[in-house]
Amino acid sequence: MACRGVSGSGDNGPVTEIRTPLRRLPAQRRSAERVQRMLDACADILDEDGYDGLTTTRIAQRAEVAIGSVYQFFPDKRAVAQALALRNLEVFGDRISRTLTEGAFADWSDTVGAIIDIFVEMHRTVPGFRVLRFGDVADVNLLDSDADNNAVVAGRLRTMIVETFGVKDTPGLATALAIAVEAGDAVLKMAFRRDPDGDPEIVAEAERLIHGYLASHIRES
Amino acid sequence: MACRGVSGSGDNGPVTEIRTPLRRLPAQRRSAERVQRMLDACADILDEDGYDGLTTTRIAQRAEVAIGSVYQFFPDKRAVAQALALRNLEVFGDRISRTLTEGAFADWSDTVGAIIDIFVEMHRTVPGFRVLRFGDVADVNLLDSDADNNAVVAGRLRTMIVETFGVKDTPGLATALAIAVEAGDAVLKMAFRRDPDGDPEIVAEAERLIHGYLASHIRES
DNA sequence: ACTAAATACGAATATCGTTCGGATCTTTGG
DNA sequence: CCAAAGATCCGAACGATATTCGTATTTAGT
Repeated sequence: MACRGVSGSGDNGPVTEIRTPLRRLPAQRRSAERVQRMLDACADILDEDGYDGLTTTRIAQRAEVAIGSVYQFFPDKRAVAQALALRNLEVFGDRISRTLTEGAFADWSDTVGAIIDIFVEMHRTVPGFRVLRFGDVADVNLLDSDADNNAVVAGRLRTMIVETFGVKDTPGLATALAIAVEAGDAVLKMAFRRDPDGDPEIVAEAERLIHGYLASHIRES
Repeated sequence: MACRGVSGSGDNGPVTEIRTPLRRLPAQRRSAERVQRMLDACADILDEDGYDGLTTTRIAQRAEVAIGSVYQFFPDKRAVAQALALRNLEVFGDRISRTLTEGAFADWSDTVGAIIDIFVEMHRTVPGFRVLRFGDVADVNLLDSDADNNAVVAGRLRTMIVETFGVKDTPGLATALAIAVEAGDAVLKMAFRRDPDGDPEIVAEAERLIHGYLASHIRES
C-alpha cells in the first residue's frame, strides 16, 4: 500500500521516478500489517516528540515488533520516514485529484486556494504530517534522490494543473510553481510552528503571498 | 568574541535575548584561540560534508584539540553549531549596518535589495554558511529558545529599518517582515541547493517574490 | 619561583543504529 | 492433511558516536 509510490489517480507521466523505500515487499498479510503498524508508530512518535525523539527501538516497541523486524523491511531508519512521507504524498495527491474532478473551479486562483486548504487540513488530521510533511525534516531528498521533496510536489501539481486546465506547460510555469511551493511551504510551516492548528493570520498571509506571486507571473506570460 | 551574541552596532532593543551557547567563557588567550579554531573547524566540516558529516571527534581532530577540550567550553555538539550560527548572525548584522550607514538608499526597495545581496554573498564567502546559515539545519530554535531563527533575523531587520528610515513600527510590519524573511530564506536556500553559487534564475525570482510581497503590504498600510 | 585557577587530555561509559544466525510461522505441492 | 521451502521473527551482539570525569599540564598573579 505504501510501496509503489505512485498515487492512484492516473499516470503522473514524466515526473521523476520514486524508488521504493522498502528493502523488500511484504509477501504475507501478517507482515504487510506489521509494516503498516510500524509506519503508524512512526507517525505517532513524530507527533509526540518530533523527529529528534524518533528512535528505531521506539518504533519497534510502539509497533509491538522486534527491532529485527523493522530491519527486515526497512534498510535503515531514514527509510521508515521515507515510506511515511510517500504515504503522505499519496494522500495529498488523492485528495487533490478528488477535489479537482468533483468541484467546478472557475479559475486557477480558486484551485490554488483549494490545494492550500488541503495542505493545511492535512497538518491537522494526518498523524505525523505536521512534523514530517513530505520528508524535509529527515532529508531534503527523501522522496527522490534526484530532486528536492518540494520539487517532486511541484512537479505533480504541474502535471495535474496542465491536464485539468489545459494550460501551456512552459518551463516558466515549472519554475514559478517550484518557487510558489517552496515559499508557501516555508510560511505554512512557520504558521504551524507557532500554533498547532496553524496561526490563522500567517496562513492567510501565506495564501496572499502565493496568489500574488503566481498572479504576477501569469500576467506576464 | 562569539559569546554575548549581540552585534556591534547599537542596541537591538526588545528583540528576545540570546543565550550564550558556551558552558563558560574562555579566560585565557590560549583557550580563546582554541574556541575559535573549533568554530572554524566546524565551519569547514560543514562545507565539506554537510551537517550529517559533523561529528564531535572530527571537530576536535580538525581543530587539533582533544575531545575533552571541546566539552570544556561547549555543553554539547549542538552548542558548537549554535555559536557558529551566532557568529554568522553577527557578520550579517555588521555588514548590513555598515551598508546602511554608508550608502544612501532612496527608498526601502533598494534597501531590501541590498540586504538580499548581502545574504546571498555570505553564502559564497562565509565558511559553513551555505550549510548552517542561521542554524536551521541543526535546530529551528538554535539562536533563541523562544523564537525561530528567522524570527530573530526578522526582528533585527525590523529594528534596523525602523531606526534608519523612521517608519512606523506597527505589528503589521513585524508580521510582513517575518513572512518575507521566511519565504525569501526558503527560496534562496533552494537556489543554493541547485547551484553552489546560487542559481541566478531562482535568486532573481526570490527578489521578485520578496519585493512584490512587501510592496503589496506597504501599499495597503 | 610558587600557588591557585584554568585548561588539556583521552580512556571509559551510555546510547543508538544496524547486523546476523537460529527459531518460528505460512504457504505450497503432493 | 503433511512436509519441505520460503517468509518472517527475534533479540543478543557489534560498531559508531556523544558525553563524562579524574588526572596531568599550563597559565597568571604575587
